[in-house]
Amino acid sequence: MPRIRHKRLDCSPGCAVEATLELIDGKWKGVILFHLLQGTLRFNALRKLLPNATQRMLTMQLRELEEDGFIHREIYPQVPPKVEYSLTEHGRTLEPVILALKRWGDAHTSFGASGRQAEASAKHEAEAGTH
Amino acid sequence: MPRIRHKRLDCSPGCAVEATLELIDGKWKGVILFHLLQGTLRFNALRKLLPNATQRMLTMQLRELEEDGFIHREIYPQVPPKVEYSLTEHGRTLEPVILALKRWGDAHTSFGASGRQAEASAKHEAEAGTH
DNA sequence: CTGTATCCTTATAGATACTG
DNA sequence: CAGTATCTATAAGGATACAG
Repeated sequence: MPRIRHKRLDCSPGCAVEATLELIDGKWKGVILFHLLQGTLRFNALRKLLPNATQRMLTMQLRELEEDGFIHREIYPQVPPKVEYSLTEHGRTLEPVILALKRWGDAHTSFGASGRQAEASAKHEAEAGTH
Repeated sequence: MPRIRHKRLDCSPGCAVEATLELIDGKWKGVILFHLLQGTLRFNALRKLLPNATQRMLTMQLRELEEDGFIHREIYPQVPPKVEYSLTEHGRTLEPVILALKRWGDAHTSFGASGRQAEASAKHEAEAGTH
């Protein structure tokens, strides 16, 4: 088994928290999911949204998300190739989780609405319903 | 050991998601926070709640949470020693996040609270630890 | 009881080059 | 365009022993 991403978890109550965390853990999964929440994206589009992620990392994270059933990978047999990533229904169930993370980050970290990126984030805020 | 736990993040919108994720990332932080949400706990009590975490790991995770201002460490100068961990106000702001994670885990993984198991996502659990 | 100190293994991540 | 393939570096996590 090439991928043993799911570590052993003891199952005291609260284990569900860790189980969820494991699934969206990984350096870029959170951001990827967040962006896909707003619509289908091509590989290169994601690369632009995550300039610090290497191709390799992006691919790996996408594959893991795909394995976990969160995203769908649509391959168009064309030249040049075109691959689109979108959330599955299962992936959409993560929406409240992602939004909770986003809201907290906005409110309590420097990555929130206090900086230059505030404008770009604002539109997501609107549909999220700030509360 | 300089704490370089916070990796560089690019700041496309959605970075806030990752920023939050980084803070509660770590193998046991989620569970620790969840348990502390319900009240103050001593070191040994936490050990019992996280039987698979080693002392070392538990200590490390607690120290990181303390550094990030999420938990308070109250040391009673006694013999034998007694140390109590509790959430700070800042830590309590994470409550909606933790609860979102918990709820999702309950609904979509087999780690849900005792008595109710998710039906559809039992596929991942083959590897997740029979005990 | 509540930790530290070592030592070791595995996971994660990055750089770079190459390909259908 | 959308990936693989190597290779390497570092970080995370674990086992075990020891200590105030």
